[in-house]
Amino acid sequence: MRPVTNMTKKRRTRSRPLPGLVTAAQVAERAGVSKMTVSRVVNGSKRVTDETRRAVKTAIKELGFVPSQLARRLTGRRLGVVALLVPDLANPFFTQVIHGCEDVMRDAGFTILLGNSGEAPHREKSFLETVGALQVDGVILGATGDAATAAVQRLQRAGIAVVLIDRSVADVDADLVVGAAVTPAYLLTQHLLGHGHRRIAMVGGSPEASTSRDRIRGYRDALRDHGIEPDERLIMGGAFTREVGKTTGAALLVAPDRPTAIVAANSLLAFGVIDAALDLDLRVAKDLAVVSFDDVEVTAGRPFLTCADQPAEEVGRIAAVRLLKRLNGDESPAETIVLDTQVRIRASCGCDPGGRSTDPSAAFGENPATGSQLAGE
Amino acid sequence: MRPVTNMTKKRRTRSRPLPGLVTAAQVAERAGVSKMTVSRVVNGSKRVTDETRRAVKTAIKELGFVPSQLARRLTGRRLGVVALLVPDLANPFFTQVIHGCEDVMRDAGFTILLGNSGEAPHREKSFLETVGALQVDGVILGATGDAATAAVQRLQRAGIAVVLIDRSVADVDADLVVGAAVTPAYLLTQHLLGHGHRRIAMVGGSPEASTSRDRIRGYRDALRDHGIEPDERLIMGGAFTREVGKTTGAALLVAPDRPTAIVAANSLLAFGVIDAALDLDLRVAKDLAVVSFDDVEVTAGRPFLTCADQPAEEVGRIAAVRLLKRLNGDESPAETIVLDTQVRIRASCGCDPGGRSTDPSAAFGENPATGSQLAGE
DNA sequence: ATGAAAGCGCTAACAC
DNA sequence: GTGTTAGCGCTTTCAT
Repeated sequence: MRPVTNMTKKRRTRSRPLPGLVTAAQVAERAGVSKMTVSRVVNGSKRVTDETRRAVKTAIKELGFVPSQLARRLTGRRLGVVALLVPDLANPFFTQVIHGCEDVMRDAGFTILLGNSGEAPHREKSFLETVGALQVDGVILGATGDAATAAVQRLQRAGIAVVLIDRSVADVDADLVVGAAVTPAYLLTQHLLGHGHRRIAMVGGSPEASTSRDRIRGYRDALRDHGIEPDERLIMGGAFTREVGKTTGAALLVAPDRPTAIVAANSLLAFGVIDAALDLDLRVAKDLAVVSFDDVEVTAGRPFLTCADQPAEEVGRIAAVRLLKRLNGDESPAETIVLDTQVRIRASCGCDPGGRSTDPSAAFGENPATGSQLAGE
Repeated sequence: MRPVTNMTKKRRTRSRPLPGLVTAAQVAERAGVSKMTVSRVVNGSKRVTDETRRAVKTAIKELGFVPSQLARRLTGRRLGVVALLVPDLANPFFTQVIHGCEDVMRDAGFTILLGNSGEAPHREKSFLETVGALQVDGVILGATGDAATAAVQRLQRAGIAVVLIDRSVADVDADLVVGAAVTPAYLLTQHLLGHGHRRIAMVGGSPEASTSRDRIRGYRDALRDHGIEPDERLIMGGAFTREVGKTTGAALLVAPDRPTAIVAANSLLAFGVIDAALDLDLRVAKDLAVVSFDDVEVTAGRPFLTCADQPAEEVGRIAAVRLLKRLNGDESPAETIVLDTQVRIRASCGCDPGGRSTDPSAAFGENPATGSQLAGE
C-alpha cells in the first residue's frame, strides 16, 4: 500500500453501508443527474423538468429505490411513524383501541408501530426509550401507571408528541383520552343495590392504573350514598387478567359471608370471576351477580354480561386525531377528553330483559337434562 | 482550553436539528472530552480510563442523553429492532405468537415493533415498506398470502432478514415456521366421520392463506379415504373472522340437506358458525358437531371445543430464534419448520368425555327452566 | 432548473 | 487512552 495524494475522491470506506441498499446516489448516476434532483423528484418538487422527472422516476423503478427514512429523519423531516404502546394486547379493549388508532393514522399516511408492555413497567420504559431513540414522530401511550412519568417526560423534552389513553400518568402534561369511569362504576353498583344486594365486592384491577382507582371510587361512592360503608376486605386489587379474576374471585367466594354480587373492573377480570364461581358451583346471575367494565363478545352466543361499555375504538380514534393535531403544530394546552361510557343491562346482574338474546348458554344446545347434570356434578 | 477558532466552526444550520434533542456532542462538551470518547463509553469500549468513563457517564445522566439509533444505524450498526407483522391482531392465535416472539426477542435485547395488516395486502405492503425504509434488523411475517412476494423480496435484497410464520409466500426463499395443518385437519375430519357424520362441511378461511389450503386438503383427503367424494358446495372460503363464520355457517345450515358437522379453519370461524347455529335453534354438539383449529379460551367456563391446538407461542418463539440466528450471520439454506399440532377431543364434536369440565354453558348457572325457555324461543 | 457544499448524529479507521 | 477525519444517505442553503 502506498501513500497516495487525494487524487481519488473515495479512498476508504469509513462506515459500512448496508449491502444491497439502493441509494439516491445510484439513482442519480443512472439517471445522469445529481442526488439533489433525485431528492426533488422523490419529494415532488415543482422545480424539475418533466423530462428529468421521468428519467429519474424510471431509474427509481428500475433500481427499486426506497429512500431511507432514517437519513431523512436525521435531516429533520418526519419519519411518518407513530408508536402506540398498550398495557395488554390480549385485552380486547385495547385491540379495539388499536383499531381506532390505525384507521385514523393510516388515512393520515402514518404507520403505527405497536408495542405491548404486558403491564410491566420496565418493558414500558424500554419500549418508550427505543421509540424515542428511533425518533418516531409521536407516541400514543396506554401506560402501566405512574412509573411511566420519567420516560414520557424525556420524550416530550426531545420534541416527541405524546397522547395518553385510558390511564393518566402522574406529573405528565399531555392530552389524555379516556372512557368515563367513576360514573359508570357508580351506576353499575347502584344497579346491583337495586337488585337488593348488600354485600357487593369489587375486583378492581391494578392500583397503579388511574382507571382502576376511578372505578373503585365510583363503586365506593355508590355504596356510601346508599348507606353502606365499603368493606375494605371486599375490595381486591391485582392485574387486569383472567387469572387474577379467578384467584381473587375464589378468595372472595369461599368466605363464609361471601358477597352476593361482584363488580369487575374489566372483562378479563369478570371472566375470571365467573370461572371461580363455576368452580364453586355457583350460578352466575342467580347465586352471584356479576357486572363489569368493557363489553366484549367473547362468549360463543349472545351478550350476557351487564357492563359499562367504553367506546374503545372511539378512544383510539380521538387519541389519533389529537396526536395528528399536535404533529401539525397545535400548541394549545393539554386536554383530558372523557368519552361517554354506556351501561348495558343484561342478564348477569340478575335482570332478565326477556327474550333469547340474553343468555349465551343457549348457544350450546343446552337441554334441561344435560344442564342440570353438568351443573350439579 | 478554548481555542478561538472553534467559535467559527458553526456558522449556519443547514439541516434542522430536532429541538431539545441531546446529542453526543453536548455530552462531550460537558464532560470535557470528544464525541468519540462518548461513543466509546456508550458502546462499552475497554479503551477508556475509569475516570473519563465516570465523567462521561455523569454527563450522560445529567443531560439525559439517549443515543440516536437512527444515526447509529446509518453507520451500519444494528437498530436493535425487529418488526413483526400479523394478519389479525384480534385473532388470539396471533396474540399468542406475538407473546412467544416477544419473550425471545426481549431476552436478546431487541425491541419488537408490531404491525397489523388486518388481512389487507395493501396494508401489509405498506408496513413492509415502512419497516424496510426504517431499516429494521429483521422481519417476522405472518403474511396475508402470496401478495407479499414482491415486498419480501425487496426486504431480503436490502439485507433485511425475514422469517415467515403460519403462512408461506410464493417465490420467497425464507425460513417458515408453521403448525401442522394437513394431518390435524385429516384427524379432525376423521373423528367426525367416526361419529357417523357423512355430510361434513368445511369453513375454510381465506384461500390466499397457505394454512387455509392445507387444512382444506386434510379435510378432503379424510373424506376421500373414507369413500366420500368432497362436495364442493360444502367447502366455503372467506376471511378468518367471526362474521364470515356466521354468514357462511348460516348459508350452510339453512340448506335443505344441511351438513350435520362443520370443520372450521380457525377459532374465530368456529365461533361464527356457533353464532349461526344458535340463530337457527340448532344445538351445538347435539344437532351440529363443530370442530376447529386453534384452542382458544374465550368462553367463560370450561373448554368445550374439539380442536386442533397449534403451539402458537412456540411458533413465535421458534421464529424469533430463527431470526436471531440469521441476524448473527447464519447463512444456511432456508428451512420450513413444522410444529406438531395437538388434536383435543372435547364436547363440541358430540363426544362427552364425562364430567362437568366439558360444557361452558354450565358456567352461567343454567337451570332447566331458563335453559329451555331461552332456547325454545 | 440543476448542482455543490455543508451538516444531521453517529462510528470506523487512523493518528498521536 | 483519546482526538481527528471522513463518511453513512439524505436535505437544506446557496450558487449557477
